[in-house]
Amino acid sequence: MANEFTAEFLTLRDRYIEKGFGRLNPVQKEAVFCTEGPLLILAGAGSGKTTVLVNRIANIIRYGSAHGSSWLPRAVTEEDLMELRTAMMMNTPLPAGLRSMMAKDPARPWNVLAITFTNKAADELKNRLAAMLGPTEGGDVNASTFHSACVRILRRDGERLGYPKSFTIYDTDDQQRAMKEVYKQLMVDDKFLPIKACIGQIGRLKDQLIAPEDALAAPIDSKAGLIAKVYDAYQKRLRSAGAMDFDDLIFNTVQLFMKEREVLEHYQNKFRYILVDEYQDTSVAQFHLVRLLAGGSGNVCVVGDDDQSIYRFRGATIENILNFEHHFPGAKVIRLEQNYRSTSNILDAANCVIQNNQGRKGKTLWTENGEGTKVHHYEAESEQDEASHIATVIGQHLRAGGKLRDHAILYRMNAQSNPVETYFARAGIPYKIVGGQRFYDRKEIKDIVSYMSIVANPRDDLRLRRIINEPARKIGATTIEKVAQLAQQEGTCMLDICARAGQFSELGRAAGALNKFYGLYQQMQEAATALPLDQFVSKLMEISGYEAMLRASGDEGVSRLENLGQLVSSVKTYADQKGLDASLEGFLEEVALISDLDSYDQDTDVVVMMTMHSAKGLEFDYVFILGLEEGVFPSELSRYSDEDLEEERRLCYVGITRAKKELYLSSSQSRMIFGQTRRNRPSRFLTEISPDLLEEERSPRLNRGGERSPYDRGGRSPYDFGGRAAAANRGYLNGDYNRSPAGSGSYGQSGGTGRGYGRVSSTEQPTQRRWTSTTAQPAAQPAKAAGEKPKFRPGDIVDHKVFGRGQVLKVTPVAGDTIVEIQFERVGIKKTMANYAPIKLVK
DNA sequence: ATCGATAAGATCGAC
DNA sequence: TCTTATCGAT
Repeated sequence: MANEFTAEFLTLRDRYIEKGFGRLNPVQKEAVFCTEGPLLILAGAGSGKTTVLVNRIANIIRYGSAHGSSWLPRAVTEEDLMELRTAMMMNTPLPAGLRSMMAKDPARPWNVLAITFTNKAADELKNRLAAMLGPTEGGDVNASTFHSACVRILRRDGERLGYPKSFTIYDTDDQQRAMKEVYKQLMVDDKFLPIKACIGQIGRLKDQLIAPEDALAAPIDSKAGLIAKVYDAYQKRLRSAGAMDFDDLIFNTVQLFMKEREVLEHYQNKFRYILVDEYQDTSVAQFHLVRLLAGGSGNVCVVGDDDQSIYRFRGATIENILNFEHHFPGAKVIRLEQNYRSTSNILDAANCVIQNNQGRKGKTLWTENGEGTKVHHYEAESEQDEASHIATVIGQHLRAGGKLRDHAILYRMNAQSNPVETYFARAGIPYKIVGGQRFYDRKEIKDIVSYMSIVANPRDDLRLRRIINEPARKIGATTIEKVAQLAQQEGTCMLDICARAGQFSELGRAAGALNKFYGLYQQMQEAATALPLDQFVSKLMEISGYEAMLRASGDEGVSRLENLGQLVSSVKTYADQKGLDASLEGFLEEVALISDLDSYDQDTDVVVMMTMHSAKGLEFDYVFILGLEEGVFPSELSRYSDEDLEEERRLCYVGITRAKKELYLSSSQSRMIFGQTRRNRPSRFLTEISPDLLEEERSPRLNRGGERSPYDRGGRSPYDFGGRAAAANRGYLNGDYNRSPAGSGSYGQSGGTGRGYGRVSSTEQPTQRRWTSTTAQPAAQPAKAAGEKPKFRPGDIVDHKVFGRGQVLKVTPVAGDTIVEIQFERVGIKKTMANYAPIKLVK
């Protein structure tokens, strides 16, 4: 077939294909054009791995494996050559006759399966693919998490494993409830085997594809034997409820594939190309899933960074990435080491830290970005001092034209956000906490969702127990136990017993209440078929009496009702989005698989706070990492295990590499942990960073020469509010203050975490003491100068540490304090608390 | 059945 | 310090 034009045509074709990927560096291109066979991409932080994934998928869909190959469907003619040359030169589309020569076995979008760590990452991938390939082609690529991919597979074929099509997905809360029942049943003492630990162990077993029978067969010791028994009982319980926990989703999919050849083959044929992101955080079960799926084509591409493996404690095995070449013989390895995100100072600091780890594949990131400023280290006196310093820095950036949303505050534990939150809330700095409690974890939401899941899966006794007497229906604990027992005897579910309650004399007077509950269930079923999804949910809240119950319960009920309102609107959003595909099961699935991180929206202009774990995969111009102290980060518990310590170090590496422009590390000499003030040494991670990369700053509140601060002399520190103030906060949460108009930008939406709104003390407020020296004084100085009241009046000109200069618009006294609404020169209108905000009167 | 008091425990946390 | 769970009392 070869003729005189062939060689030139092939060269030209490669060049033509490459044109579409012109922005990539040579190594990235290599990854994009390596489409066949196993491929491991070791992608350092900020090395453009998502870009590579997106471009690689685009290449597979557009050109298949044409690039670099000598494949041709027919002989090349001189005319072909001319046309290709012209198209390239003039940038015109290819003539139809040529198009078939450009693409060798291109995949259709649905032949590609891309697995990401979070839903958010999957969405980002889809969006970028849609931008590159157009909405139809891009939208048809399967991009999802392991769990949602598995749910889809199990919904289709899970019946072969004995699960109903509309199985319920149990979250950690459901798991614990189920486990409690197992403990009761087997009379296990949770002091001997804590429930959480047990759930964790069982999770690890599932991660390793060990079924209950396997665990029962070969217990290593008596404790393992007990766990095996609990595991077995737990699994039976879930099975009869028609429910799976998160680990089951993976485990059962692997089981399904191993048992049912044809199911596996179906997916092997469907997914010709498989891509897995964050491979360093996959489990053994997930590895097997990938191996099975890739078994057909062998076209599996995994992307990961062994230095960013931070979920070992949860069953992720770093060995997956270390052994990839062994698992998939003939694998090609590509390293992306050029970083496009951070300055070289930040990168060097990250390298300094991570090189102290032993077990790594080893790589050194480099960048062509400039040196940037040095990494800042601030040594604070207390966590409040730490918070105040951050506010000051953010203030400086804001005045220089920076945006709030370019700032991220990262910490080791969720609890560490508290002092910063308190400070920011009082100072009126808008922020948002990502992570922590999910919206869907709230009791009222979980209750209504339980009602919904009973409609979808009446077999689910666990969720039924949750709501059978909520609101109170005179069905007490004893009755519930009797019903459960009867269900067991009759080999049916509890709801069925409710329906036939009259037949069982042992239920006595309770039969009426149970029958009535079954009537409610029937009504709900009717509503589910008759009404659109969102109206169904509203109806459900009404006929179950849940709404009435909340309405009758005062203050807290009102805010819960508001949350339920939000639930209804998210159901509506879901229904609108999915159109005809919308279903109750589909919504429940989304609820079960969504995380708080997924709702993080980079467009709202607020400072974000999250743990370093949550920050994985994100980037920010300015990153603050708090609490770099021994015992905090690295955490106390990691101190005695080298492996745990290395994981902490990787976490530190992840944290550092989130920063694009500037990195602010801080440590505090004293910190309150679990109610006790502790003094910690600065973190070893700080000392690991070469001193010439660091710029040290000490809090002015720390006296030189190790002298004790004046507050140590027995007096109460000005920050020591005691517990009362915190307890009093609640009153505020329902006050007007939180409902600051969304447009004003004050107070970030807290993404339904229920935090984020300032915890503002409303009683016994010490009045403000005006400060004389800006730096030496703590910003939110609630000095105890009884009697003196803050005097801000509309028209006053004030200076705010963060927002700069502004004019007071409105002053509203509230219990013990005053809300001051200020029109700032640079950042618009904000509301702050007079007693705590870092403001001073200028005129 | 529901409220209030007291005791225990508290990481990191995707899906 | 703060939350959540469980127990005991009405």
